[in-house]
Amino acid sequence: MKNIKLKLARVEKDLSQDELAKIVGVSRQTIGLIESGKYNPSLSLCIGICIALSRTLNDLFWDEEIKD
Amino acid sequence: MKNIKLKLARVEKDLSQDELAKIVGVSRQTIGLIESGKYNPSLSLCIGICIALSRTLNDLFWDEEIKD
DNA sequence: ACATTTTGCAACATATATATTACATTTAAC
DNA sequence: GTTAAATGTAATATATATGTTGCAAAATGT
Repeated sequence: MKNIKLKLARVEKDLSQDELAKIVGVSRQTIGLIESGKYNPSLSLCIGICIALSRTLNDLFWDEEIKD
Repeated sequence: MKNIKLKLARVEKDLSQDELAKIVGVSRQTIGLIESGKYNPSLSLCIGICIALSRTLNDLFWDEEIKD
């Protein structure tokens, strides 16, 4: 499933996928694939993205619907 | 760094590493290595662990100290 | 309309999470 | 103190996240 919360947080900060990727230290494709839900990123990468976007893990990667 | 919050949540539920691993669908070693901080787990595995232990990502994997 | 930036997508290479098996060590029960 | 369960650790194998390059498509600005 696409991660729309991540994309929203990114554009709210006025960052392109490439800019966010450089801040976090990964490739542009990796950011794109995470946003489109085709990658299962590592925890450390998720945390890096959260810090770059001033959000928490729950903000960007926790879906209340799924929590049983 | 060791993930002490994960270990605490697990023992609070009275689960061994092996039992949690079976619930989540990974090997016992994987749980042990995550607890001892030697693995960088995938997001989906983190979410599976959270659901199994009735916690959120922030509860188990977000360190307030690190958030800049 | 054109130019530029942004994003999507594909093929291949590499790094690393995870599985499996086995054994050692610690912990808990008796 | 012995036994069994729980955990640590190591070697090798596999799956997959991620990098790199390149090109196409879409979006944005002028």
